[in-house]
Amino acid sequence: MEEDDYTKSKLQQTNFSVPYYEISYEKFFQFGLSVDCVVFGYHEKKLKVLLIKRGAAPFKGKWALPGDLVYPNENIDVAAKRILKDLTGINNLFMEQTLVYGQVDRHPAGRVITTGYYALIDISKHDPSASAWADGVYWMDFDELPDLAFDHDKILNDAVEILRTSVRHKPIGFELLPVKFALAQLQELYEAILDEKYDKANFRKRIVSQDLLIDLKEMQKGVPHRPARLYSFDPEKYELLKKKGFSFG
Amino acid sequence: MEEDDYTKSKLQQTNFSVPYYEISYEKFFQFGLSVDCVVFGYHEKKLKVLLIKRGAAPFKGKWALPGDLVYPNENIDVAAKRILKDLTGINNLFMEQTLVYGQVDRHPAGRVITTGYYALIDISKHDPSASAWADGVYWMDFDELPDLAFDHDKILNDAVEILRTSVRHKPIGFELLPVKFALAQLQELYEAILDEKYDKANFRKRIVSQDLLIDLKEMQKGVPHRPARLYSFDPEKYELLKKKGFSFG
DNA sequence: CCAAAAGTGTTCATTCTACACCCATGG
DNA sequence: CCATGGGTGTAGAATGAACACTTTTGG
Repeated sequence: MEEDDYTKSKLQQTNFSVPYYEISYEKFFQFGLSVDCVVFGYHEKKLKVLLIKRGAAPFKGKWALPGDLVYPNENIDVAAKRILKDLTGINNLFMEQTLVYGQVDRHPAGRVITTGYYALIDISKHDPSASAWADGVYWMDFDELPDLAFDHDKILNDAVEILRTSVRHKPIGFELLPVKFALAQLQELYEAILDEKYDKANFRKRIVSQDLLIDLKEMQKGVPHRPARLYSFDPEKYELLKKKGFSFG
Repeated sequence: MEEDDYTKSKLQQTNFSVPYYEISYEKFFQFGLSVDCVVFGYHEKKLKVLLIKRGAAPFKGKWALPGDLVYPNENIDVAAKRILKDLTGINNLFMEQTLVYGQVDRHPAGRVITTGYYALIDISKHDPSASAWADGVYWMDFDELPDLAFDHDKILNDAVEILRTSVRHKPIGFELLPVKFALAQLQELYEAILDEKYDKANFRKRIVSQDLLIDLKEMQKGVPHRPARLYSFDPEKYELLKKKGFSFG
């Protein structure tokens, strides 16, 4: 409805008699909008999250999710990409919206509602060492997370849940793994995200039956054991399964 | 980050030198926030959606989703419940957030970002005839929907997708069916929502194996065929499966 | 030859699917 | 006794879990 008769009558009840557009601006256009990003990374068999250490009040010195206010003439998803770009230098990250958080008292500076996003990064693709990242930004192990500022604990928890549901029902990994990877690596990724253990043989059968991977006919080199066959994702099949979905686990 | 060093430096780049909190209010607190609800109903084997006919500009005369602006001191979910209450008279509807829509130009009156919700109603529980509902509110068949105002087409489509995923992975129906119902009714509901056909015997086995229903030892009356056994949901099991999830279809 | 991880095959149990069949009621 | 929808049983296929086994590399 937004501003039809119904809203109008509401407004009249509250004794405004000036034209509708002005009313809206005075009374309703007082919200701040921000974006908070839960950036998942994967490195050395561990699921990681990108956190920042706050350098200013409120919550100075506390850990928090990277985020920023959205500019009045900026689309939300553009703001999300901007934040990630500034933070990591990477331009086209996979990102998806999670939920909106709009409790009246969630932000001490006023009525700021925030949109959660989650993103996935293959850390090894982009220099995992601190120097390449913005100041005060750190990768934290997912199972050793500190308390976070604001309602960021909740935002993070919701994002993990959504990531896990997502992993079970559509292909993911493209964004977290190197272009060429071994099946064991894919298995380790699933195990890290879902916090489960799978049988090697059965895992392989499940994945292969999705017909999602391309056998690159290449082998690992220099490993002190039988080298693994390398695969990459079939982009067409990947997109198809993203739409149609599948079931894993 | 929201307003730490990072944001601060951004602000300084744009030549603000007043204290941070003031800057925020002047420059950033200009957003309007609204809620738009996709209310699904189920009646006579058909999935329905509640739509309103807009009585004022913009988009006067066009169909739209019910929605309203959020008050500056009102929580978003409270606003959503308020809208549904005013519209339907029902107080505690099942509602869940879908996504946020924040394109700069999505609303002609200014920068209004909107939060999508979907809700489920058993129409027969609440007088499906027009009179009981607010003026200009109508149930429309899901497969005969008109074009909608704003970006409401997209909001509605996203909501259906989310509803469908939801139905496949947790129990739903409690909210759409009468307290006592026959298995065939539950099957028809699933078929309406997912737009599929299921084998009667197999559908029953799937549902019964979830151990979700209570056999009321009651029968339909006055039907011109063998009367069906009536069931209701086991609330405990229902809540459990909502958390743990299951897989259907 | 050994350790370590890659990769495969088989068995058994469980679940899914299709379809045929019987049952209770009103007219 | 018939039409209508309720309700059940079963055979065969497909899938999944567990686990043992073979293969290939470096040291």
